[in-house]
Amino acid sequence: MANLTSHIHCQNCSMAALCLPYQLDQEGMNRLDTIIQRHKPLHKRDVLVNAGAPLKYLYAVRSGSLKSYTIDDNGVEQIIDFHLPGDLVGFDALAEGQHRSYSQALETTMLCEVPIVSLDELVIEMPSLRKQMMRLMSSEIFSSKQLLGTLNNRSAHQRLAHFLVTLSDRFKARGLSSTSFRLTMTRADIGNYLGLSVETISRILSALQGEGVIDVQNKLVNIIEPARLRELAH
Amino acid sequence: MANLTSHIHCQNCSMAALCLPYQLDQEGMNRLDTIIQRHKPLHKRDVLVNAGAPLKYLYAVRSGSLKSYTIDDNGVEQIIDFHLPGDLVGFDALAEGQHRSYSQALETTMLCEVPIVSLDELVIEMPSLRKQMMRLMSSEIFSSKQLLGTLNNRSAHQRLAHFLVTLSDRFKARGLSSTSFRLTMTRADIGNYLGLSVETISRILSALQGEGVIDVQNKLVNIIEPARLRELAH
DNA sequence: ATGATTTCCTGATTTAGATCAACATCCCTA
DNA sequence: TAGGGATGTTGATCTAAATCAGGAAATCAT
Repeated sequence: MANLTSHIHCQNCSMAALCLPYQLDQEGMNRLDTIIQRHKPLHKRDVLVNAGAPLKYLYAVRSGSLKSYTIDDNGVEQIIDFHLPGDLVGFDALAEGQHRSYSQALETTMLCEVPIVSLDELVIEMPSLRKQMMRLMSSEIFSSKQLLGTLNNRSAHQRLAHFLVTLSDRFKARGLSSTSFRLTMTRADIGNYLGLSVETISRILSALQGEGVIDVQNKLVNIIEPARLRELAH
Repeated sequence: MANLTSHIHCQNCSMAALCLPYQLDQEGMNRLDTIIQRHKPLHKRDVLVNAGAPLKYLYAVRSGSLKSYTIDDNGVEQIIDFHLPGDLVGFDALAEGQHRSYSQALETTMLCEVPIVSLDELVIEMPSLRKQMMRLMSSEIFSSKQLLGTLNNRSAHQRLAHFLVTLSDRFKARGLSSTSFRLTMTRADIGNYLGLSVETISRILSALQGEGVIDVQNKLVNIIEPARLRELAH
């Protein structure tokens, strides 16, 4: 374990395939490396960005997880996204140059920070980086619209099943287990995100366990019948 | 009325401020003009793009309106967006290079078509065009996530009020009346989009009319008390 | 124009999920 | 390691919106 460099290298990052470096050649990675900085680790509940703050960096999650949320006129938190390793935080801020949501760590979380000004310059010279940025944004547009439809017209059972399936798929894409993972967010967070009450989340998790589809021990989820769960999500 | 040119000019387009040309100088507009083509007008119910079709053009709505929707495994249509003049159709396709939703005209609709390959080239040389693309995509990301939250935790009344307020704001941004407009989509479309039944949409429109907040004559909506409606949307 | 079909409205009934309530368990902090 | 707030579970009740049902109006095709 000689790799104790103080700087991050996209080359060694297991999330590179999902993140900005995707399809970059060696030289491209090096150039990206020169602008990327390491952010000090966040602890659970630490806030990474505040809504309204000027956009200075785009953040890439190296490990851990965050939730993004807005706070409405009545002071009510509204979760709009959960971020896993490889995800980028801050796309919604590009339009106005300032963040439009809060992002808070759900557990100890490591991040790369990409200065927007440097990224802007790099994007001019590197078509594949530009492509990847577009790709990531485009995916985010589709998935959030898709989700809207999915949630809107589905029952509580289907919503939660869909949520678990989506998490499972995302973990899989990150080389992690698709059948066994930890819910780093609370039941209340899940309910808030899915538009359901905490009680409903609890009840449905219990019900799914009763049916033998999943096994839940507190935060730990084991998907016993992935196909069945996927079916329930419709 | 001498302007019978067969080609479109961004300079004269009333939607330019919302669309790709935003913040482009004269020369920029000219260059954009050289690649933009006019699409033949769509009639009501004409389908502009099919899900799965390769992405060749980004479309800008000149006049009229469209709905975008996916069709799930059970053949059920799920509306994910309504497009008004100035809006761009096709951002969700950039990631995979193929459209991920269907887009269908809700009325007679005029479009500009922007070849992706040419746009790709132009974007390299024109930082302000690139910025605007990013800006538009970023806005779309935020607004769809925001909408998700908004709809998820709100009552049917709030959802529909929010829908009307959003439409009103969008018409206003386009230089059209914010208080008097036509719903080009059916009640079923609205219900599908908001996750409510047709009957509920009908009932709430009647109720809002009863309370004197709006006046509805078939497709025509008159917002009598905009402040009150905004309040109802929370 | 005229019938046919789609769209829209209103009432009656049912139900999924919210809310209220009470308790159990977890996990911080001192 | 004990105590206390946060988090999670389960049950009972209530309610908003879905569903079912029947017409009325608008729109389309001939």
